[in-house]
Amino acid sequence: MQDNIINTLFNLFDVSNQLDFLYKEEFGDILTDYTYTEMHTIDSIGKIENPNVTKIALNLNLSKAAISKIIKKLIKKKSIEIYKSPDNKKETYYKLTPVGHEVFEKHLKMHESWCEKDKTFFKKFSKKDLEITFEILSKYTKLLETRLESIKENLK
Amino acid sequence: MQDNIINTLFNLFDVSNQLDFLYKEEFGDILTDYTYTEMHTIDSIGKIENPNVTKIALNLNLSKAAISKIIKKLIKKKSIEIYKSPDNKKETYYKLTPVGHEVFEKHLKMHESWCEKDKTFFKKFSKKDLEITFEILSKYTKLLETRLESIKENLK
DNA sequence: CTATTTTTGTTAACCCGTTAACAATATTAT
DNA sequence: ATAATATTGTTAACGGGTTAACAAAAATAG
Repeated sequence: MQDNIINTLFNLFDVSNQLDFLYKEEFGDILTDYTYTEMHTIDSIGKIENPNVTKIALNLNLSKAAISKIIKKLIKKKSIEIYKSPDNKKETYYKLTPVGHEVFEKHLKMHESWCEKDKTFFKKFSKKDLEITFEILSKYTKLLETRLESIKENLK
Repeated sequence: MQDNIINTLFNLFDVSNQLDFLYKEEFGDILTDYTYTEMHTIDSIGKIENPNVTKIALNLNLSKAAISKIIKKLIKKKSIEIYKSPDNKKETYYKLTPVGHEVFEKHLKMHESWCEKDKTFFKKFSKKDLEITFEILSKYTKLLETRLESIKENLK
């Protein structure tokens, strides 16, 4: 039974990964103009408090160099704009323009619609069974997180 | 409860994805010489019957162009070599050299060791609870697979 | 307060993947 | 048998990410 679960999880990871990269196709209209990462950068800027390159990079698990370039493109597309703090001349923050906000909202709605579909699916199962699954999955996630941390630690 | 599961799954996907890219660090020795995809190409060549560029690309969800280039590198590194079928002048097949085989085996063992760790973890739960989790997860995977297929279908 | 160290964000050079165009061979239809 | 079509694998041009080196500003130490 352990094997079954492990195999299912592998499959699940694989499928979810493939879906992730096809996300774009479901978007239609808006998304034609934004790449996967541009979209997520907009998402981060909409969600983070006083977002700067460093925070966004951390949030998206990308390098600062990558974000730096994407930021430039998004400014050119007028979906975000710069603002500065009076008491810090080093850091640069970004906020969504009305255009950016529109994209942000549509992206959010898309995600919500996905979640709704998933929710409907999970409603088919009993509360008790869901709780059991939840417990196992969250503990497993913690195991992986620990493993990840220890690997990262070793890299230093 | 649906929300809890969905969130946990998101986390799980995220963590597993990060782990995937750090895999290399656990390898030490051998892996220093092989990139992530080179490794997986070796794995495919070891597992597929009469592997050619097309089959490998399909197996790894990569373009034929990508595989074509990786193949060249692996030949240069002497971990794989070409062989031809007498009744097909178009297709080119690849097989592992002794060096390649060694890499293949070590990679396999690494995966097995990961699986062992996971297995130990899952042994902590009751058979019944694992079965419940398995059922929910495999059905959810099927849902995502269906979604994936329909998106791919629309792309044509 | 000044010197040192750390943090921030940009750039250049590079790597690894993509799509598109293609030549060569195989397959299919007529 | 031949013509039309499909498949295989290579290449060029490009995109989107990486690391490394850097200047400018901020934080810290003495």
